[in-house]
Formats: sequence, structure tokens, C-alpha cells
Amino acid sequence: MATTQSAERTGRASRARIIEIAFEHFAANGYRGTSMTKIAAEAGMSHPGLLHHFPSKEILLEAVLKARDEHDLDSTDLTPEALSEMEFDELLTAFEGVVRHNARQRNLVQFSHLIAAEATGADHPAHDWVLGRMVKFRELCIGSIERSIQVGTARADVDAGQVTAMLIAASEGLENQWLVDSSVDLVGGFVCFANLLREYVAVPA
Amino acid sequence: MATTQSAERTGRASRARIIEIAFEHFAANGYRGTSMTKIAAEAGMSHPGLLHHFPSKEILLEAVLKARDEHDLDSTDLTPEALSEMEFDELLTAFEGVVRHNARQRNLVQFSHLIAAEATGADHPAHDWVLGRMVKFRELCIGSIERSIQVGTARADVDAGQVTAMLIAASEGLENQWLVDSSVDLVGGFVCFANLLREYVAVPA
DNA sequence: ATTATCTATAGATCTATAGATAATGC
DNA sequence: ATTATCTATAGATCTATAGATAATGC
Repeated sequence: MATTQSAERTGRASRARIIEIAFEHFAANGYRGTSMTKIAAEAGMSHPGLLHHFPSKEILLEAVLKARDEHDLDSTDLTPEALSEMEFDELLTAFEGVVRHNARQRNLVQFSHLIAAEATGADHPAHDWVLGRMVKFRELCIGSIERSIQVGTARADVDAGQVTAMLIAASEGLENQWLVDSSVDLVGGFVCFANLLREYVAVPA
Repeated sequence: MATTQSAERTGRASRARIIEIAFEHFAANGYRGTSMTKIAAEAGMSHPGLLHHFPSKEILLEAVLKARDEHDLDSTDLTPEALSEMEFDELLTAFEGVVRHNARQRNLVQFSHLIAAEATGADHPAHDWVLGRMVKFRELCIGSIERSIQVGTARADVDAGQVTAMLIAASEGLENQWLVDSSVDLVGGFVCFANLLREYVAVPA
């Protein structure tokens, strides 16, 4: 059916390898600090060889971001589909699982934080990705809280937006500290905070 | 008394101007994304002219970090001296003031976050600054909580380290979101969280 | 014909150095 | 003599393009 099967297969393998290596470099040095030449060398090919697969650094970054998205969909319990049905208490439990998972994947966390910090300016090639990702996740959290309010498992007067902001802040802020100083108890801190939030939104007895 | 007063004065003025401009560039593009040539051009001098005052990019970054430290000591209520006498409730109130202040100084926040994200690796020239700053601040917060426990205004069984981690996480995490999307209510979110913590550590009636 | 590569090279930057010039104060 | 600058240039990168080569499948 397909033409030149073997060539296509080696090409696919090369692209996968390049994306993996590029991810490591972006995680360590950010987009700006990463060199295409070095990625090519590490992938065992010349720089033009790399450009054959990803014609520019920006396109390579986009490919890495897309791979991240796909990976997250597979490895996380906080997919959009799952989230859009959860109540807030379930969301917190699932979120604890994600933080536990992140604590074993330093590179993944470092990548997100460094790219997000770099991409604050609207001209950065990852700006839309970072912003869109955050807005979407925030909306899903807010939806979950409102759902809990409607079914009566959360107080009606909590500010869903503010609780969401605090929740995301806790996870990202703890990750921040943990990246700088790995002796920080990322998981313990988050679980403690999640319990605070559980109490805060709970309907008084 | 001093020799060549006028030359020294113009030199000091140049250095101050360069530090200001370099700060803007580091805040916008990080250490790696910043060009000495462009800073020199913006300061109205040649690149070697700039190097006369700051012989390397790394030395320039160090000067900017030092200037930041000095500025913080003047403009903040959370100086080491003040902090080492505060009870936790006072610390939270002072911290609210700092967050309110930060919300009007986007560049300052962006600088800290971008440099911190970049400096995760031990080889980055700002690594020690970022780590030292965090460790020192954390110790002061922990001290404040323990003081409150001793005088009986905080529960004896709170984990001072964990509360500190959550507190710093909240401020940094909210700043994170606010940098990406300025519609996030940085101050409101932090005040809400500070009140949660007040309740959490308070001695039950 | 298609796909994956390579060599060679252009063209922009970037950091840093060598060595000169100009102004001021002793 | 000291301090602040400049011009000219070395030397390293970095991204990207042009054009060739090799292998596989129709």
C-alpha cells in the first residue's frame, strides 16, 4: 500500500528520536538557549539532516509541544473528558495523583515552567500554547466547582474562579520551589493544601 | 578629595543606566536571550564601551542581581530584620502588602520568575542567588511560625515547613498565572489564601 | 520517484580583546 | 594619570539554503 516503506520507517524513527532529544534540550536551556546544531549532533546527524525533518527551530518546538499534549492525554487522569464530569472532590484526588506523577518526572515539570516563563511575551513561539493550556484547564476546574455547588456538595458562596486560581497556584508554586530545591516536599505540600481546600469549600454541617 | 570627579560621576551615571536597561532585557528575554550588543546600543554606547564598565555578561547579571537585592531592602516590608521579629499573622499582613506592590511592578515579577526558571541548573550564573534567596526567606518564615507557636498564637501541631512552602507557593503560583494572563486577580487570590492560612494555624477557641 | 541524508557555504549574531582617542584633574 | 569611551577585528556560534548522493520501491 504505502510507498518506500523502509525509508518512511527510518524517517519516523528519526523524528521521534529528535523530538525526544529536543525536549531534553528545551527543558534544560529553554527555547532561546537551545541550539539546533547540538540537537542534530546528539541525534547523530548533520544540522541540515535535522532541518530535513523539522525545517526550523520554531517548527521543532511546535512538534515537541504537540508531543507533550499527546503524552499528557495518555498518562494523566486530568483529561478534558474526565474533568468535565468530575466533582471538585474527585478533581482534587485526581490532581494529587498528577502531582505525585510529576514528582517522578523532573524534566517534564522543568520543561513546562521554563517554557512558560520564557513565553510570557506575546512574540514567543510558545505563547499561545502556554496561554491556551492554562485558560482551558482553568475553565475545566471552574466547571467542576460549579457542578459541585449545583449538586450541593460545595458551598454556594465560594468563588469558583478564586479557588481555581489558588489550586493551580499551589501546584505550580510548589513545583517552582521543588525545582530550585529538591528537598521541598512537593507531594506532601500539595496534599496538605488540597485538604485545606476541601474543608474550605465543604458545606458546613 | 576624590580625583577626576567629573569622569567618575559620568561613569557612575552610565553604570546606573546600563543596570536599568540590562534589567529590562533580562526580564523580557532572560539571561540567555539577552544580547550585550543590544544593551550597549540602547545605553547609547558601543559594545566595548559597555564592557569597560561590566567586563562580561555574567558580571553584568551579577550587578543587576545585587541592585535588585538593594532595591528590595528599601521598598519592602519583608526585610530580614523585620521578619525575624514578626509573628505569623503580621508576616501574612506584610506579605499581602508585598504582593499588592508586586502587582504594580510586572517587570520585577517577570524578572524573578524568568531568571529562577532559567537558573534551575547548577551551572547557570544566577543559580546560587536564586537558591540562596529562597532558602533564606523560607527560614525566616519558618522562624516566624515557630515564634507564634511559642507565644501561643498558633497551634502547636502545625508543620511550619509545610505552611511556609504553601505560602510561598501561593504567591509564586498566583504570580505565574498573572504573568501569563493578566486578568487573574493576583492580590485577591493571595488575600483569600492568606486568610485560609490564618484560620488553619489559629488556635481553636 | 521518493525519502533520508550529506558537504559546503552564506549571512547574522554574539562575546571579547587590542589598541587608540578624548577629557578632566593633579 | 585616570577614566570613559571609540574603531577595528578575531573567533565562535547559530540558523538556514543550495545542491549532491544513496537507498528503496514502483
